[in-house]
Amino acid sequence: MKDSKADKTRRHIIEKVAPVFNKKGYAGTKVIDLIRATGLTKGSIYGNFKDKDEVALEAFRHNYKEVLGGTMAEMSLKTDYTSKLKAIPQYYRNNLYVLAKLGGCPLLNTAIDSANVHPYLEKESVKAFRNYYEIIKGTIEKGKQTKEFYPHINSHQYAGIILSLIEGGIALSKSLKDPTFLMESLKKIDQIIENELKA
Amino acid sequence: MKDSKADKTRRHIIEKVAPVFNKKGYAGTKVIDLIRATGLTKGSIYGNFKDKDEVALEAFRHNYKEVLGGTMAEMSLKTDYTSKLKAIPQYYRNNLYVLAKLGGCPLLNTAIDSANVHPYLEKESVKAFRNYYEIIKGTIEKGKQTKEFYPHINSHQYAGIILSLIEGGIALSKSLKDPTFLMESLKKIDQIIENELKA
DNA sequence: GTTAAAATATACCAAATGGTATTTTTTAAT
DNA sequence: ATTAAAAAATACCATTTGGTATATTTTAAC
Repeated sequence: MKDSKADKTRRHIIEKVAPVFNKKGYAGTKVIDLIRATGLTKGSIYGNFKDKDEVALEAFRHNYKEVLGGTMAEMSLKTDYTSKLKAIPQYYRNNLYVLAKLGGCPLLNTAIDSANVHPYLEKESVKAFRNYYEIIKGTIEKGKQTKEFYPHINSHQYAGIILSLIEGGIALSKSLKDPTFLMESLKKIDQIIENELKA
Repeated sequence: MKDSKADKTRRHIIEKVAPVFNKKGYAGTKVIDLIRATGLTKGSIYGNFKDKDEVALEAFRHNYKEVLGGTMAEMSLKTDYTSKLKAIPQYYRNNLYVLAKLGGCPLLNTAIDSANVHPYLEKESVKAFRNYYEIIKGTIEKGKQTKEFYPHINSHQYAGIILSLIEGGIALSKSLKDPTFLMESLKKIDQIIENELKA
């Protein structure tokens, strides 16, 4: 693994800048914000990245990896599909500070912030959203195959409801500055898994 | 009711510009977008509004009124609180085109787009969000008083879950271009009202 | 129909923004 | 320690942006 000075700087820039893009959005984040967040100069940033777009794109991928990676890590510790599915709300409960640090869910924030403003970033956020949805849906499907979940369960429907509760809960908690909204949404997800999916 | 030329123009500007702000966000909407959307000139727009901020603020209020007004109208047609509560998902089912035209829910979009970018607009969106939450919570509370709903029901919790499902569902449907996500979220809300709230 | 006020359009401007060219400093191979 | 390459800082620049001053047109009161 090569790790030149430039590699370190790129990483430093992305790490410092990722929460800024998540909070202010693509259009709302100015080059001066990147300078302030990194402590570097314009020349250094533009020496390591082609343009603002490239920084924004990599910042989004960084944020997305943090959330998806964390969730997947939690899921992979479990063997049965009920536990894997419950690991999703559990990840959010254990990582409220990650969301706070980032300024909300990067999936939702980027989907909304980049829409009609930055086509490529928008596409990337849709891809990420779809990916997350497929993981949840796939987990439900596998649980049906192992007879853990009822065979009649509509995995598309339930994956959507779980994702809606997560994203809606995060947004509501952030906006109204009350973490209980997210907590209650997560509790509801557990309840749905336990009472509606489990055979 | 006075209705001078200027009043008409102000209304024309707000109507044309409201969906643009909702789609592109505050930072992403440039004065040139306002000119294009209205067909007017910069001078005319600035003759009727102090600055971009004032336009954005009124545009948000306009969008918010459309959604809240529509929901309240649907609710006021009902007498019992079960029906009033069910009128909320019903409003969204009947008005998918409104959301499509606006480019997503103005509550959620503005909460996310204005956060850390435009403090006053952000405050306004929080106020609106809280207002909407209070209406749902209040309706559940009243239903408890009339014994329609179980007395032990936590109205804060259920109002949050309902709002999360709506906002999450809208966001998911918009991003993944699949209206069934919202539809399933709305169906779930009906189910929750019927199976968990009704005494 | 005339005219003063109101509304709108045109022409202009300073600041902010994203980006580049150039100079300086740092790194690391010899 | 020297030095060439790499990285970073500085200085610069064109465009975009939000906004204003002024000119023109439209409105509506008489």
